[in-house]
Amino acid sequence: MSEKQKKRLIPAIKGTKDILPQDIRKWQKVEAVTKKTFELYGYREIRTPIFEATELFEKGTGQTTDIVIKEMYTFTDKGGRSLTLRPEYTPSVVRSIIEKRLYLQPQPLRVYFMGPMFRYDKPQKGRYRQFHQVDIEVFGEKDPAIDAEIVEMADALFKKLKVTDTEVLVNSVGCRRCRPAYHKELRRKAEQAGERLCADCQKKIMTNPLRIFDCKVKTCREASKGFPEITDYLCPECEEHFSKFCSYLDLYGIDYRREPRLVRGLDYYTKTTFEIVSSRLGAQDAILGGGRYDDMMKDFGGPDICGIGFAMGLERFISVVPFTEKKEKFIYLACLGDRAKRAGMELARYLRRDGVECLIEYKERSLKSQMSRADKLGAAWVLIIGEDEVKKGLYQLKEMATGMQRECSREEIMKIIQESS
RNA sequence: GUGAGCGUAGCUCAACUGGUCAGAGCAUCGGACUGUGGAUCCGAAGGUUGGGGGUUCGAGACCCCUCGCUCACCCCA
Repeated sequence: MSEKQKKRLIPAIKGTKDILPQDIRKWQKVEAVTKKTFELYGYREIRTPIFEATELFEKGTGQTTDIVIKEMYTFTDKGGRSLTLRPEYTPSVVRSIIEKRLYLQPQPLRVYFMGPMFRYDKPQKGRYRQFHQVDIEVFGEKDPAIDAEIVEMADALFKKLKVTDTEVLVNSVGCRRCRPAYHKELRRKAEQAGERLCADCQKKIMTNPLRIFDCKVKTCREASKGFPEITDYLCPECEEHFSKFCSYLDLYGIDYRREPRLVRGLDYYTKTTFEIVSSRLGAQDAILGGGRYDDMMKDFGGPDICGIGFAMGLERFISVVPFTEKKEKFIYLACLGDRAKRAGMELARYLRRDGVECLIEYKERSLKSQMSRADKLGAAWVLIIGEDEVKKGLYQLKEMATGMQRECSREEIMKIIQESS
């Protein structure tokens, strides 16, 4: 290896982000409030492995989805198994519930999760290759009241964190009984549109015609205006489910907009789908998205238990949460000379044992330099420890904000600091 | 995967059409002030101008390739 190669630093992987100490408080706060909120609704945390058998996502997320077709981090391990870093969470949870027989517990079963997801996408604003999601899932509750409850819970979370400029979009994508007729009609109309649809949409006619509505090409938008909407084709059961869902949202006083063209790009959704979008993000404006997936459990070879859930993009959410950091109060021990340093080390141990945050200066520095450092670091107090102080067992405690200074024993220091916080 | 814009010190930016152009401010560290912070002044450190090739007497600037960043498309959280 040449000198040049040795020196070249190894950069972070494209599409990944370091969350630095200066940003971590915000993350921790959002995570804490989110967990607390979910727990209020009876959710409990579940953690599953970061990778799974590739097949799990192929089957769960769906063979026709972009996630499976082109965005998965798939690799072969030394045992020849095809593994994939999870691109989304729902299939993992469903797998775990079936495998561990969690469905034998009283239903509905409510679980939540937080952690990194991986998608090989081209990074842009609000989209990364490793990103974080908060995810909730409910199993075994057919009542549309639960659909409304989870939207209300998301709404409550947004309000708690003072997130504004958002909009709730809702739709129903029907079920296996009513969707085929709709798809057939939609395909027929799409085929009639012919050349007015772009090449991509031509393909979607066969694979997943619902997604033609997502297309942003102008001619496609024009053409799709005349296409039938799913909500006109719902079977009585789906129709009732959707109207009850909406009436419950009304009950909660949640503003929402029916968006018949809202299509989740995942194959497994049935009946209810929804999104919360923010006008303060860029093109990737969906903070949260989810829906019902009544067939997944059964399709995975488990019992016929319905499911519903949503995923929230933490990076996107955090970017619209207002936040002012509250500074922690701590004491900086300025030591002058070796004996003082030793005394300071003992004092720091004494203070920390009772929960006082301390920083101690180990390097020989002038008092001036140490004061300056304490100020820059944001210390609330500086404790000056020199030869005289060590002899007397009394130290100079200076409050940085006021500049007031007094002589204190270590017990007095402890008392002053604990009383101030 | 496609397209556009951009890559000069940790950060924000200079350097006319290629010719002392490798600089400034902030931040860092030190000193003036060797037991007292925030101000001021002085100083130090920090860059093979993202990387590689080419054109040229000469390239940070021009050309090609590559990597990265940003934004948009696609898609999604």
